[in-house]
Amino acid sequence: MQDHSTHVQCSECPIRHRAVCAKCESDELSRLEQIKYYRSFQAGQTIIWSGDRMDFVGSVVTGIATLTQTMEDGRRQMVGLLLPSDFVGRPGRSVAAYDVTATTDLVMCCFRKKPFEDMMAATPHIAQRLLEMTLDELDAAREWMLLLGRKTAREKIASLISIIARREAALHLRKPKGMLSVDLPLTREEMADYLGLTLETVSRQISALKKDGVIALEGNRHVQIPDIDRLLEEAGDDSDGGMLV
Amino acid sequence: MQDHSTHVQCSECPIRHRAVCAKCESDELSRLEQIKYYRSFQAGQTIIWSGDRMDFVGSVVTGIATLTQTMEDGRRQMVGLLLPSDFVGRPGRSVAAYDVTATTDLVMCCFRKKPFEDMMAATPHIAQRLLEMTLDELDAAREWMLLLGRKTAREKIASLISIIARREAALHLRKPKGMLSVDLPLTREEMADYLGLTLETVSRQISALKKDGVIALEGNRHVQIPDIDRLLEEAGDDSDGGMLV
DNA sequence: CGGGGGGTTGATCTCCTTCAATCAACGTGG
DNA sequence: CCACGTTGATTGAAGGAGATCAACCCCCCG
Repeated sequence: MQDHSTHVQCSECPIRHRAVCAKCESDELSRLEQIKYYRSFQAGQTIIWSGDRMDFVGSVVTGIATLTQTMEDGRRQMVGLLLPSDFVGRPGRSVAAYDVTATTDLVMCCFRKKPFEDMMAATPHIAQRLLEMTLDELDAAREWMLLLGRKTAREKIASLISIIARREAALHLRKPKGMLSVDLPLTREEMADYLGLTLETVSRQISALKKDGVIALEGNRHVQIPDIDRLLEEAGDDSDGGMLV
Repeated sequence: MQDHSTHVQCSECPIRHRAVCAKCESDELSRLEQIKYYRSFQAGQTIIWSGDRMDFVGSVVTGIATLTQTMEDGRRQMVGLLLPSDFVGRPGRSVAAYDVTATTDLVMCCFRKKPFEDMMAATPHIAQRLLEMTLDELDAAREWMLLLGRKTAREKIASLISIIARREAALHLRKPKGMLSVDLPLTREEMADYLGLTLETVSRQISALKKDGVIALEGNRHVQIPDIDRLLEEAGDDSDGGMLV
């Protein structure tokens, strides 16, 4: 279920330069090292339920998690996609506002809330980085508002694929070499929850983009992108949107 | 056009206890006092265009502004509604990401970006408050994602009215006494841009809510709410959502 | 009195949802 | 090895919520 055994050195950590600890000096890092602990979750496992008491915060180290909201009648909207280095939890809040679910096997680097908040008060570098990350998330949320409010189903799918491509590229710092390709970390239903669509519409639009040669599929999850500019055009973004090129 | 003349004492400021300066001690406040300046804008005036260089940040003191994104073909989505005490601009970013527009006559308390960033580095209270405010905005944005992605037109209208009522109540700290009533600070078209609808649909749904007795109209802008619980129910929110009651 | 901005209402259309059938991949147990 | 159930995905047909196009109203102001 959970694995508290592994304990990686912060200096070896794959998300060292992007996570909430990115700005920390080595002495600050060693203090964090002392209070951190790892937790593992299986694909499909719920990490926290909305409304639950939440006594920790943490960073996604490997794997992918989602933030979702659910209405009483079951309508669901995903409000965040958490990739490695993303932060979970809110300092100063004791109750979770969203469901957090692991969509793949997941490892998180956690801190109990109280020690982390104390550390934050004493370590401006952490608060600074957290502010940066929160502002980035706010930008992403606002970009998503445009998508949800105004884009067509086809544009939504194209946007989702290009955003995943962009984030993956940013994470691995690898230049798009030859044909770009991405793994969709979500099922059709999860995509639908993210995009404010039904799973059937997601499936239809993916098929349509494939038929029109905008993407190619290899299995259900793996997408190849012969022409990234074409995809961005289909997404309806301003041409420069991605800084991927 | 712009009025740089007035200069209110921070201690007298109506947004003193909610804005980015809320946590400042009196000595910190007097340093802010020295670098602040006021700017006034007329209703309808654009404060900043997306993509423009932006060399200041600031707080809305009085009036209402909006943040909007526009696609190449003209589709518009509002991504933020700025009420008094809300913060405009992003430290560490020199180019505006959204159009900012005054929808009413507006007064802002501004700081040139560089001095403000310096001040932020030296004054944890400011960065702390800004982090709090940004996290609140992120929550609001995520609530809006649920609205845009999953709510019906009727639910969207009911949600908008209840959110404005909630924010107005929070600002004036007045208990809902007798019949609740709010002024809509937006035209039908602006509401449509906020809700991801057309102005015609907004108009129709407002009429429908009126016909069903959920709201009463007095003129086009003034809304009376005979039963706030009924409105919240129409909004599709979890019953406790507003903490207004 | 004319004109324009904001708002309402009506008729039609369309894109997406809904409901449903089918399929492919996979594991399980007889 | 094959019948069976399950899960995720695709495809089809029908219906509906909201968009689109258009007419009209109200009120203020020059």
